[in-house]
Amino acid sequence: MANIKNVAKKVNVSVATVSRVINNKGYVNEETRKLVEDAIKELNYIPNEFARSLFKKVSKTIGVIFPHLSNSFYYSVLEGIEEIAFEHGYKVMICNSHEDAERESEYIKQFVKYNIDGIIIGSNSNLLSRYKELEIPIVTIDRIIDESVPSVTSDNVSGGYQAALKLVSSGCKNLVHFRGPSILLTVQERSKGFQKFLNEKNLTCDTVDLAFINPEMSLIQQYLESKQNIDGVFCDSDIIAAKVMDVLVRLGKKVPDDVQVIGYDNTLLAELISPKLTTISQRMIEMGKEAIISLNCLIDKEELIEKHKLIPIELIERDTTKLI
Amino acid sequence: MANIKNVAKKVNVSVATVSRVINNKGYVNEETRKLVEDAIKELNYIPNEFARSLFKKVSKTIGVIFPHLSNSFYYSVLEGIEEIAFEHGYKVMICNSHEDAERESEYIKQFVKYNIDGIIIGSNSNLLSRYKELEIPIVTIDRIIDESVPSVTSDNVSGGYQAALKLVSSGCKNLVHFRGPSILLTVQERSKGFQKFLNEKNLTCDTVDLAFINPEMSLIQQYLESKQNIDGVFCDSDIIAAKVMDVLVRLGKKVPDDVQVIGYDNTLLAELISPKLTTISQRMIEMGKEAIISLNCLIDKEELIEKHKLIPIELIERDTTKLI
DNA sequence: TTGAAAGCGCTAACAT
DNA sequence: ATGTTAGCGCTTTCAA
Repeated sequence: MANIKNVAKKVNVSVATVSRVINNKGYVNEETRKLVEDAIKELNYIPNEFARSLFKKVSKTIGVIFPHLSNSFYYSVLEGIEEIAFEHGYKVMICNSHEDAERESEYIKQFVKYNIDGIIIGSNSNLLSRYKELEIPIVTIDRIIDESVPSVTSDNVSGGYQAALKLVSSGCKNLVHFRGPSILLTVQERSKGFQKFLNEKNLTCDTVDLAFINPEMSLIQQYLESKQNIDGVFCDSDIIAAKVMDVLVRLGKKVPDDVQVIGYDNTLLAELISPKLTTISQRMIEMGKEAIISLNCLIDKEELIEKHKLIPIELIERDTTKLI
Repeated sequence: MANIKNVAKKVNVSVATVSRVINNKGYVNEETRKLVEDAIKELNYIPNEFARSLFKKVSKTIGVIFPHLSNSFYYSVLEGIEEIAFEHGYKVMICNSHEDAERESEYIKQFVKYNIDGIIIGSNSNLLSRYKELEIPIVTIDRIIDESVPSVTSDNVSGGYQAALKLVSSGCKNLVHFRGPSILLTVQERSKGFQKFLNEKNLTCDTVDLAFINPEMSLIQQYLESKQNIDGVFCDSDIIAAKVMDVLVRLGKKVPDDVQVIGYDNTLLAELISPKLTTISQRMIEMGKEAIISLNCLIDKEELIEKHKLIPIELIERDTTKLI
């Protein structure tokens, strides 16, 4: 591997001159520049970023910590992050905390070792409160940990509200909310939005707690069997919705005639099950992009116009709800 | 940020001693060690990995380049990679080439700037042939570019073969293979395996080329309408299979009674559509793990026991095929 | 316009 | 058992 010295020697200039050329900084004679550039090409010289970073204390690398990787929310957000990161010349280190606080702080430690320029974290751990003391710029995804820590969140309250609005407007009288783990703030917010609309209309609903990805079929079945009058179901994931529809078929219910169903996430699944699923779409890629845009501002010490970005959701109407 | 000098000064020892303590290398008095360790804690000292890497020329970081991120194959492989990488103390840099060769080589360039210890690449680009000249250890996923470059691939030939075996054994007479883009080696191999079994039985089948993720519904429909006698369908993705089943329902065909269907990938989707999809499972997480295990050997200059790892597939029988 | 040299934080050979 | 020091590859100040 050629280094800056090799290049300098080849052209008979000092390393300082070569440095000026590769950084496009300071005076350097046009002819010398040409010579140096040729030598760089010939030797296939690529500056060592470690030496550079050692001096400059920036790494042009950002760290991303997510509690899961194989989850459409996170990998879509990651896709958005990577996209903009690339445009700004940042590298992305990806870490999977597996919801493990221990592991999370291990990653953070690695990050400071590597002079990471900034961190994007989607986490439900209780460590989060400690992060605001970190001197590294940080943006949280899908959660606000403190007024002072910039965030990008999806408008979950609106998601719940829109779902209720749609179901009730389409004629549903007896609603149930099959939601995600109620410890999650996002889930609480969806509930809040859902209830908010119902309150406005003096309606009530049942709530059943499930997992997003592996919801217990038996819990769904038990509930729906015991409540045969249910005619509107709001699910906190498309997966839950798919399972609900499965159960409904077995109970001899027609969707959307007897029961209307709304999912969450607008995953591929929503378009592939039949009838096609009405669902709430979170703009995940956009969330990723907004997160890295915020982070970039923080790194450049610019003022954030919007410290807490709330990304709107969108109701995607398909065939599991009735047209109004 | 405290550095090694600060620690040394605090305990009145030399930086060498501190270095010995943090690296657990060379002689150091138990008492001095205690003192140093205390100072490290007190100053919250974390060694700068850049300075270290500058010297040692290893970064404890590996680079991963995939053509897509939001694709169950790649993010599952990524999950496997990250898992083992963490265990071995490696950081993972993730890059999305978007199938763009230009971008791919830009990433490679970044990697050498950062003294990346090794690269895992899943790519269909024509650049691949150049990588074997790279001095950085490299492992390819899902593709063999050269006898000399270690790889981890899924047994696609067997995948095709097993699918044909299952369909024919279950009584199918008129088969069609809705496959992925035929430029892909993986797709060609599945075809090869599928045909191989058919040849053995003196059977033939039609082949229709589609996209994995966004297969054109109309092509599927056209084909199935024109060939009403089809009774066995092998699809190169679960998504294709889901769309096929959609079309079949509209054509009034019963699955699996009239037509049997086999998908590929064993995604979440397979269990959520009804009837539940029989599919070929690629062990993607395992592929990721095997890739990083190979890479780790290369980095440590150990001999690879198996240069080209072929990960077996598995037929997951569900309800879109008949029991034999 | 260019070069010499200090120094970023760390490791390791060598000396003590 | 510990310290001194050169050097990893680069940037940047200062001097020429």
